[in-house]
Amino acid sequence: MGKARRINPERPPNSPAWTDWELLRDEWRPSDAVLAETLDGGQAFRWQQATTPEGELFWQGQWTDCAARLRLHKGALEWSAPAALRDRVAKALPDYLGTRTDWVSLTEALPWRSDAHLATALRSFPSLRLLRQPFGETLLGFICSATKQIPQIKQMLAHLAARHGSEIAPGLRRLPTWAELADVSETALRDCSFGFRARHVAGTARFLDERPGWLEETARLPYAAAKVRLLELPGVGEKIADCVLLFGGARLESFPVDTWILKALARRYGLDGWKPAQVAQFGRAHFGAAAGLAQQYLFAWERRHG
DNA sequence: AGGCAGGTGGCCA
DNA sequence: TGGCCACCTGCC
Repeated sequence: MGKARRINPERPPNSPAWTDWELLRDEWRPSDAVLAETLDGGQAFRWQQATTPEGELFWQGQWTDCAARLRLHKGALEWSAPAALRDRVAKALPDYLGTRTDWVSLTEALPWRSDAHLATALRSFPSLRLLRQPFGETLLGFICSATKQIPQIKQMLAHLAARHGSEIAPGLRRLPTWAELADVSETALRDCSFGFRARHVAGTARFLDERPGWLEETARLPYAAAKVRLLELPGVGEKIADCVLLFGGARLESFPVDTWILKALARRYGLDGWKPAQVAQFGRAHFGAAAGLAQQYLFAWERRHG
C-alpha cells in the first residue's frame, strides 16, 4: 500500500482511481469469447463489459469486498483494481479465477474421446473455467436466479448492492452480507424487483441469522453433506444447491440441471422424457468427477449454438 | 397482449 | 413418488 500508482487515463467521472494494468500471473490464455463466457455466462452476476474511450474492451466485476477489471491485452490477461483495494484484490483474484487449479488435467479427464458432442463443446470454448466465488454470495445470486434470465438477475443484484450494500471504494458498493440481509425487509427486497424471490432471500437470511457459522460450516463439508444442508434453505432446491456448490464451492462433481441442460442432454444424448433428477444422475455417471466442468462447456455451447 | 424466463414449495392422487 | 400450479416482474 502507500506507494503512489499511476492511474488509468480513461477514468470516468464518479469512479475510483484504478491502478495501472498488471499482468495476471496465470497460464490462462482465454479468447475474448471464453473470457466472456466465464465471467458473464451464468456463473457470476456481477461482471459487466465496458470500453475505454479508445474503444478497448474490458470487464469490471465485484465479489465480496473486492472489485477488479480484467482485459485481454496481446493475448495475455491483465488486471486492475481500485487503488485503495489493490493489495486485497491482488491476493484474492487468483483464488477467484481458479489460478491454482489444474484445468488442463481436469478437462483432459473428461470423456471427450468417446463423446463427440462434448468434444465439440470443448473445442468451441477452449480453457473455459469455473470461478471460485464466495460461497454466501453465490447462494444469494442463485436464489435470485429462479426463472430469471442473466441480465435480470444482474439487475436485481445491482439494485440490491446500490441500496443495501456498503461502499468498498468510491462509487462501488458490495452486495450485503447475509447478516446484513437479515435486517432488510421482504418489502425492501421486493422494491429491488426480487418478486417472489424476496420471500426466499428473507427466509434464508432469517434461517442463517439464527444459526451463526452454519453457512461457513456447510461450505467445508463434502459435496453430498453440504448439499443436504443447503436444501434446508427456503428457495434452495436441487438445481440451486448444485450451482452454489459448483460455482461457489468448487465442488466439480456437482451437476446442476436446469431447463437448458435438460433440453440439451435430451437432444444430444437421447434422454427424451427424462426428469431432472435422472439427468443429474446420468451427468455424474457419464462425465465423472468433473461433471460440473463438462456441464459448463455444454451449457456454453448450448447458449451459443442451441 | 400473453407467454415465458437457468426453480421451488405446496398440494393433490 | 409424481404431476400440477402459484409465485413476481420485465421483456419479446
